[in-house]
Amino acid sequence: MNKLMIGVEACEVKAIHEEIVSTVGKLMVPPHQIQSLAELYKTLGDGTRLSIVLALCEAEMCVCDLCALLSLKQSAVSHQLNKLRLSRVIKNRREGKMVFYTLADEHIRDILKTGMDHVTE
Amino acid sequence: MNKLMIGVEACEVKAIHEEIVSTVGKLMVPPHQIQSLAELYKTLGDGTRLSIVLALCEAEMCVCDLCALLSLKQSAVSHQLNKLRLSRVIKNRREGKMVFYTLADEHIRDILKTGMDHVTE
DNA sequence: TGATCATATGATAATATGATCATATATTGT
DNA sequence: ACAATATATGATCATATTATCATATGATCA
Repeated sequence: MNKLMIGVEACEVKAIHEEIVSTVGKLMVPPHQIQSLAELYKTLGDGTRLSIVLALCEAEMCVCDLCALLSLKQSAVSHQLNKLRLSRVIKNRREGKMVFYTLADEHIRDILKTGMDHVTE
Repeated sequence: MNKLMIGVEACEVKAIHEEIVSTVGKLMVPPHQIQSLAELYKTLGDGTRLSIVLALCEAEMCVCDLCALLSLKQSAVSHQLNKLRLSRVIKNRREGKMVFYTLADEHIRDILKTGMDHVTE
């Protein structure tokens, strides 16, 4: 899926603008990068996860802080934290019984800001 | 879902850091904005749709150009174009039998660039 | 008007996802 | 070692999503 097969007749309809298709094909981002980016967006594309990440933009928090802040069950929060961590959006640090979460890096903040600017335009 | 109910005891675990929870609660983006942003990310969080959008970053294209470029069936492309259009990521313009698609606005390009920078870091 | 091309859309089936429940793991203090 | 607390995780169910097929719509031209 998402492979670029320029010149291959893959569509039942003939491409009308072969030059554009060819040019764009050469300019296109490689498929594995597209997939990585899609996975980042998919991770952020859920209200619960995005709320967590936006909260962590403001401060480092432990799991139960997030539960209280977002009115979510501990299990739900942990599951989503795990997904966010696997996608390298957040990272964690254990301190005694508690585990504290923060943004993985400052890039995440830029990404969210750009998106938020668009939404609140 | 995703409502911020600060101070409400919604989690079976007691929040340890009440001050942080309270402060972050006040700083948090309002829920409807979180939801809008999550929907934008969800829309971009699919390989097929993201490929389409990245292609349209390079040039205006008609449906069958996209079919050829991405090796996808016309129906699949049309369905995803429709979702992208409903999310205001792209817009279209009819010219005779063909329908040409472009990015809805320049903001989209910024959003993609920020995300791509992170992925290709 | 009928034929053809380009695109859109409804229905369906396979897969993915998220919340919840129950339970497991890890840490601390007694 | 045991109890208590904080967090993680496996299983399950309900819902959402995607690609595909079949068909419909819209536009052009003979």
